[in-house]
Amino acid sequence: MARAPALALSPSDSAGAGALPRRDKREAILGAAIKVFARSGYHRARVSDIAREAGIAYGLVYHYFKNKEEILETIFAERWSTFLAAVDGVSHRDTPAADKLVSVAALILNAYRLHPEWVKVLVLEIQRSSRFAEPGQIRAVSALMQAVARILRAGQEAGELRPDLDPDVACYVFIGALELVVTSLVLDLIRLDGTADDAREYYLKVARTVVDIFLNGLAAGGARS
Amino acid sequence: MARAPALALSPSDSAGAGALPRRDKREAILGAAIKVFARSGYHRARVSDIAREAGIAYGLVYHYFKNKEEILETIFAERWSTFLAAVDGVSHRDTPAADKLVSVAALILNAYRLHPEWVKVLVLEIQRSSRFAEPGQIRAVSALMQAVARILRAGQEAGELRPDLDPDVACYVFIGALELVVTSLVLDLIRLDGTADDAREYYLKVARTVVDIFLNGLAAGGARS
Amino acid sequence: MARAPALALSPSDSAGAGALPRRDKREAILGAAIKVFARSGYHRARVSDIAREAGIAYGLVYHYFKNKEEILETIFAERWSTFLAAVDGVSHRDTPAADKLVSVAALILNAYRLHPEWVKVLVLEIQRSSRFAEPGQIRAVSALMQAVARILRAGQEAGELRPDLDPDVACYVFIGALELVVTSLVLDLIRLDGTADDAREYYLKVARTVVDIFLNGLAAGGARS
Amino acid sequence: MARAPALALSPSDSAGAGALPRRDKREAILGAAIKVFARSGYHRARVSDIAREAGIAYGLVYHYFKNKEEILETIFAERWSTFLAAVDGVSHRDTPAADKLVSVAALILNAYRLHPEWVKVLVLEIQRSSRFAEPGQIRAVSALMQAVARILRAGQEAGELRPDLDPDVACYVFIGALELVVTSLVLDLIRLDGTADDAREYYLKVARTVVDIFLNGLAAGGARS
DNA sequence: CATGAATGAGAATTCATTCAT
DNA sequence: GATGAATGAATTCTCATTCAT
Repeated sequence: MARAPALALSPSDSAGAGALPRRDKREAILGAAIKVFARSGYHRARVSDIAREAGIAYGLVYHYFKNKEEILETIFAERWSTFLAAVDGVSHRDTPAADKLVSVAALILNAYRLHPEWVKVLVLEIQRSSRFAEPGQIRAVSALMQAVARILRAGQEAGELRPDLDPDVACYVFIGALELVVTSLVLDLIRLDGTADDAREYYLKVARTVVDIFLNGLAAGGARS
Repeated sequence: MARAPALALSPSDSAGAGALPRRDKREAILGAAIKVFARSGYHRARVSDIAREAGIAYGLVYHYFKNKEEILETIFAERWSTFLAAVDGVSHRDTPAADKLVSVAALILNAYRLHPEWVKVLVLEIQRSSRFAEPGQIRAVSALMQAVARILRAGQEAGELRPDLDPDVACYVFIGALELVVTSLVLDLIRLDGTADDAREYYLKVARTVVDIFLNGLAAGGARS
Repeated sequence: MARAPALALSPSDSAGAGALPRRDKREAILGAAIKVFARSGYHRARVSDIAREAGIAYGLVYHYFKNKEEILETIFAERWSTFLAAVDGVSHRDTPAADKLVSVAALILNAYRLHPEWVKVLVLEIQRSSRFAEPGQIRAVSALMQAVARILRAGQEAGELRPDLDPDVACYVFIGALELVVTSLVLDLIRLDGTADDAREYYLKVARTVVDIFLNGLAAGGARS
Repeated sequence: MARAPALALSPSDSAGAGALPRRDKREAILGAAIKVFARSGYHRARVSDIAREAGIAYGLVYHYFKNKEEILETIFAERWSTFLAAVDGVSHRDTPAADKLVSVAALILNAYRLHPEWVKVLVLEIQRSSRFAEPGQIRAVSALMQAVARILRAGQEAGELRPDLDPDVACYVFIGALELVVTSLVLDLIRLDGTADDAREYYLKVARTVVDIFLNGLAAGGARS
């Protein structure tokens, strides 16, 4: 269900030792940037910090990226599209809407579990980058919404979901709920009791809770799943 | 259905013409800062921008505020506490949980309708600022969560809400859903059909939709409110 | 004849001691820039050099000028227009063409005698600044040419000068001759014998020589002035 | 009337296609450098621009030249000496001074007609570069002046030219006049009437005009050649 | 209180030059 | 000879903050 591998940053997630084989140097910079952005925030992060983190020279960053902002944009473009592809894949499955929603929730939560720094940058920095207001970014975020909306619509058509609620609004409710949960995790606001000693189990549980609320509501008499 | 008055920024929301009566100049700075922060983001905003927007001299800002950051903190502290008081008031009412939740949702959405710039700063800058990780900020945000959690707990105790879901998680779902909806409004991602020509009506409808999903869920057979 | 005062840079030609009264600070920067540009050339000159030479803080330069290039442009615009006005004045006099040409030559040579650094910057830096190719600059240089051409045309109409030569070409010959002489002085290529112990006398003699050649030619049987 | 051949840049004036036969790669770099220097100016020109223009790899430039400056110096040294040899040849002819001067003027103007980029670099970059102040450069430029002065002196001795004017000053007048005409052509300030549809004719006419003024002067009653 | 000139640390960016392959 | 990745010193420009008036 959790398709996390699709998000794996593969090797060179951070500065590797020894000479890196060409193209990996670029990845090293991106990985280092994610780390530094996650640690200090985009604006406070210095290009020199990124270079040091990547174990390369100052100016080399500018061989691979036009400027600091392009690094952020690249992180967004490359990682987000990977993530989006995973969500999209889920949305096209032929399973009950409930299952698909749990998958999406797990995808989001697992992304955080496995790559918390990436999610932190995505959540805290990219969204409010000046570029976020740009068509490209908006479209990228919209794509996620539409994937979820597609799931909801299919569920409505299958008679699994209430037909009276606009999927284009409801998807925001679903993603918004997950997002704040993730943000809270990012910011350490939620630190649930350690009953779930296995992290994977724990995040899955959270995913199910969110979906449960989303599907069945909080009103008494609910919980009909 | 407590509303905007609680959030009223009083006069001098922006640069006023003519001499301002003492203390109002401080408000002018805050109002200008909100505008500028909303427009450019905290880091990109220059103190001189704020001064120009407020129609005052460069250095005067430093008579009223220690530094740029204190302006943001003040915005947060003063406006947020006002807002929080309103939510707190709702949470202590003696009405059904559903009503209280609608009120909170309306409070949030109306805050956006009436003071979009303030909400934008709150959503995009303050909440995600690095300072969010500071005890004070965390406590402040937690206070909102706790107010909502209190509503949920009361609803559970009154038998109105399912008792099997942790209010401390569910509150994130509720606020998160609202937050992304507001963010989408901020970023113009949602632009609902103009059937509701009255903005107040429109936002109330959105508030009800969110609460509806939150209470009754999306699963078919729901909508029992 | 020599109208040099029109080119006087007035006080604050260089860094003055003590606090400068507002507007003079700007002049101090321009004066310092001329010195530094003359000494090191535009590209080699650092903004910090200019600031130090002007006796002010680094960043203050950017209060008065957008960037380094604007300093050069300002030097050109302000000083050149002053110079141009002087030449223009000469061109409108009601005297024989020969006298006017001597005046112009003296104007150019005296500008160098009195403000060698300014002339050096004009000659060595501005002319090949990227902006030189811009309409404004071209027009500015053209204005000088036209002023000289006007003198020549008037001389032709008065029967003082040969009518068969295009003034619009001849003016380049006249100015070009003077320019290389000045350049040679700038670069110390010409270091005439010290027979003329008075510099003013000396430059006047050079001016007369150039005009003599220009009017009477080098061919034997000439020198009919 | 010695002309362009003396200045011919031989083959490989620019980037050639395919592999260049050894030594020609050096020429390719020089040719490319001339183009780039003419386009952007020495300081703004990047070594990478030159390499790209020459169609070779970045670092290869450093196999052929110690550094960027050496490229400029080489351009100057090689091309200028070629040019100087041509002028020198003219100066040693046994013809009337007037003819020799026309030849020199034609040499200069034709150099521009056939190799405008080279002349542009010479006029705008080298001659006014700080290196111009170096002994080597000064001697090189002086050599041109001396060649012209030699022509003038010979003319005086032959009774063709006025004996009362110092050849060492007059030569600056002659070259200066030509230089500004060329500069004006470089900068498109002069765009003579298209009556002379043949460029060669046109430039020859300009050369004759300059020499005419130089020899016979502008004063009425002149034009006795 | 007001003003805005002055300061200077800080960060981004450029690009000539080197060097391993 | 080629290549172009790697280096890092040098410089410009920004802008929060201070301070004299």
